[in-house]
Amino acid sequence: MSKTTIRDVAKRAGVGVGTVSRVLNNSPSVSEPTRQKVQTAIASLNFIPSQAARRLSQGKTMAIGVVVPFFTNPSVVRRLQGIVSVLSVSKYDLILFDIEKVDQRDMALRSIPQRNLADGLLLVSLTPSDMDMEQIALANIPTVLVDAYHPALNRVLVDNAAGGYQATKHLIDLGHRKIGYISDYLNDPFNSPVRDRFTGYKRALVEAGIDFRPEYHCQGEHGRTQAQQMTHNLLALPDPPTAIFAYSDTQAIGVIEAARELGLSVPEELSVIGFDNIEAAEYLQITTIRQALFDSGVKGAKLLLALMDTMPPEPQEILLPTRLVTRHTTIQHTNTLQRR
Amino acid sequence: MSKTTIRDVAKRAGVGVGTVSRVLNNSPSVSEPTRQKVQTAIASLNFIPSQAARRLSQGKTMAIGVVVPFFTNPSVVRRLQGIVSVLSVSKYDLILFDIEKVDQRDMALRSIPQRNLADGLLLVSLTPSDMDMEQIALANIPTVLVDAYHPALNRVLVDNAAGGYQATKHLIDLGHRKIGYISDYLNDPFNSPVRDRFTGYKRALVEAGIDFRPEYHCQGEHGRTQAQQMTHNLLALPDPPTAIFAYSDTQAIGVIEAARELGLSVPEELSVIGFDNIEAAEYLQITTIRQALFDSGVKGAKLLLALMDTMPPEPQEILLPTRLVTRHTTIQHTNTLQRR
DNA sequence: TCGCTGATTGGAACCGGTTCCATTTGGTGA
DNA sequence: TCACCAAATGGAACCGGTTCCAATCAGCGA
Repeated sequence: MSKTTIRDVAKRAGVGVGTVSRVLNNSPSVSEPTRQKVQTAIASLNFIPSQAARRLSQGKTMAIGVVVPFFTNPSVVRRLQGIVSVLSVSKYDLILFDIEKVDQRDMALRSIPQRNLADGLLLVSLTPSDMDMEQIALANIPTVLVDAYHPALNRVLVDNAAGGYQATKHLIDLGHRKIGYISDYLNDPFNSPVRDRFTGYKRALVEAGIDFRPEYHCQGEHGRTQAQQMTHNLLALPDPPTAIFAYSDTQAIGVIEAARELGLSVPEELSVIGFDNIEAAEYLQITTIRQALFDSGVKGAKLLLALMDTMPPEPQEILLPTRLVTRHTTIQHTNTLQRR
Repeated sequence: MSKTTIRDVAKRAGVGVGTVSRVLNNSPSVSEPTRQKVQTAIASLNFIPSQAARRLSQGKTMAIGVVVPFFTNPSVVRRLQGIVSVLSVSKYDLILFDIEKVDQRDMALRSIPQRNLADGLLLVSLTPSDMDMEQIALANIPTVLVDAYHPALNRVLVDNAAGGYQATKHLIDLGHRKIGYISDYLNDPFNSPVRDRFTGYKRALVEAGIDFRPEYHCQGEHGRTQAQQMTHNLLALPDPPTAIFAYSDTQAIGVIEAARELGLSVPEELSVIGFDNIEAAEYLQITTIRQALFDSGVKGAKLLLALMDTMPPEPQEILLPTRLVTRHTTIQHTNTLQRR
C-alpha cells in the first residue's frame, strides 16, 4: 500500500527526487509550474512522506519526551494537561513515559535521553540524581524540569517553602498552636517539595514561638488511605493537634475522612488545610494552598520550546508563587470547645 | 557526541557491521567470544543505536498513537491512565495527541493514520466519520476505539443505554415521576454515548408508564457551569422535576451546586444521579452509574497489542457493563415534602 | 554574438541501522 | 584424507527521505 516513495513521485511528475523533496519542504527555489506538476503527482499517487526517513536524514525527531511519575496523581495530571495544551499546537509530537515503580525510574531516566527519540525532554516532578544528570548531559538534549530541581538543568519551580509557610501561618493566625503535618517520606531523594514544605512549616512555627513537636509530624507513602491512617495515629496522641496541614489535597481528603470516622467535625473540631488546589479541593471546599499546576506545565513546555531554538549557557529558572485559598475546612480555634 | 555508529563499533571490535547488528538484536547466531568483543566495544564507545535508523530499515515505529479529546475531561483522563498502565510496560512508546477544537479533529483524524509514525492507533471517545474511516483503512494500521463506535473498527464499548436505563430506573424505583435529564448536545455526531444514555432514560420512563416530557431534557455544552445553568432552567419550570439524571458526574456536580444556590437540599428536595463514577463522585458521595473507565483503557490497549500480532478479519467488540453505585444524593421521593 | 549570472533542476551520496547472500571455518562421517 | 554441512561472519544493498554539488537554461549587458 503506502509504499509509494519520493522516487515514484519524481518519475510520475517527470522531475528529479531533489525537486520533489523541495516541494515537500516548501523550498522557494521551485518554479510554479514544476510545483504544480509535483503536487498533482503527489495527489494522484496518494503519497505520504515517511516520517522515519525524514527523521533519519535530518537527524531530528520532531518529538518531545515527557516523563511523568505516577500518572494517577491528580496534580501530575494537571501539570501534564498544561504541557499538552502547549505541545498539541506546536509542531512537535509528544511521547509520554510513565514511571510507576522506583526501579523503572532509573532505567527510564537513563535510557530515555540516550535513545534519542526526542529533540527535547520534560521531566515532571522527578528530581534527577547526579548519575541521571550525567546521561542527560551526555545526550546533550534540551531538558526542562517541572516541579523538580537540579542546579545544572532548566526548571520551573513552585515556591514550596513559601507555600508550607503560608499554610502553617494561616493555621497559626487562626489561633492554632498544635499543628500536625502529614506528608510523604521526607527522605525521598526524588521528592524535594516534601522537604521544602516542611521547612516552611517549621519556619512558621519558629516565627510564632511554637516548638516543633516531632510527634506531630507523620510521614508515609503518598495516598488518601495512608493519610487517613496517619490521621488516626495523630489524633490518638494524648495531646492531639487541633489542626492538620496535609502535604497534598489528596492527603487532606484522607484526613477529613479520618475525622469523619472519629466523629470529629471539620472545621469546628479539627481544621484541615491541603496543598495544590486540585479540582476536588474546590468541590469539597477544602482550604488549601494553590499552586499553579496547569500553568507550571505551560511554562515548562514553553521554556523548552524556546530552549530548543537557542540554548542559553546558563540554566534558566522560573519560580511560581503559591497562594492561600480559604474555604471551609479551617476555622478560628476556640479553647472553649472541648475535643473528644 | 553521540555520533558513534554501528560501523565505528564494528571497526573497534574488529568485526563486520552485520555482526554488531546481530549482537544488538540478540541474534542466536553469534558466538560467545564475538558477542563479548562487540559488547566491550559498545560499552567503551558509549554507543547507542539510533531509533530513527532502526525504524526506517525495519519499517516499524514501535510506537502507538493515542488520540484523546478534551484532555481536561476527567473520564477521558481515567481511560488514558488505563491505556498508559498497559503501554508503559510494553515495548511500545506512546505518542499522545490531544484534540481540543472541532477543526483540529478532522485534521488530526485524517493525518495521524497517514503519517505512519505509529504501528497502532487508539482513539478514545472519538467516533470517526466515514471519511475518517477511509483514511484509517487506507493507512491499514491496526486501530481500536475506546468508548466510541464504528462498525468497521475494533472497539471497547460501555453499555451506555443500559447505564442510562439503570440511572433512570433507580430514580423511578425511589418513587420519582418527574425526572430531568441534563446532557451534552444529542446531535453531536461524534458523541454517541449521549444518545445511548438518552435512549436508556426514555426506555425506563416508558416501561414505568411515565410520559417523556421534552421540557425535562436540557442539552448544552459539556461542563460543570453549563450544567449549573441548565439546572436553573429546569428548576424554574412551573412543574419542576424532583430528580435529575446528569449525563456525567462533572455535570452532576454542577447540578448540585445549582441546587445549593437555590437553597434546595440534596437529596431531600432534589435527587441527583450522575454517570461515570469519577473520583470526585466518591468524595462528594454522589450516587452514580459506575462505568469501568480505567479498565476500558486497559482492555483497549491490550486488544490493540493483540491485534498487532494477528489481525483478525472481523472487527472485535468488547462490551463493558455499568453498575449503579448508590451514595447520598438520591433518596425516596415523598409527596408530603413541599418543594419551593 | 559571446560570456556571465542567477534561477532551476537532476541525482549521487548520505543518514545509521537491518537483512540477506556469499564466504570462511570447524567438525563429522566415510 | 576428503567431501559435506552447519555455524559464524563479513559486507553490499536497502529503507526513504534530505542535501549539496554540478549541470542546464534563460536573460542580460557588452
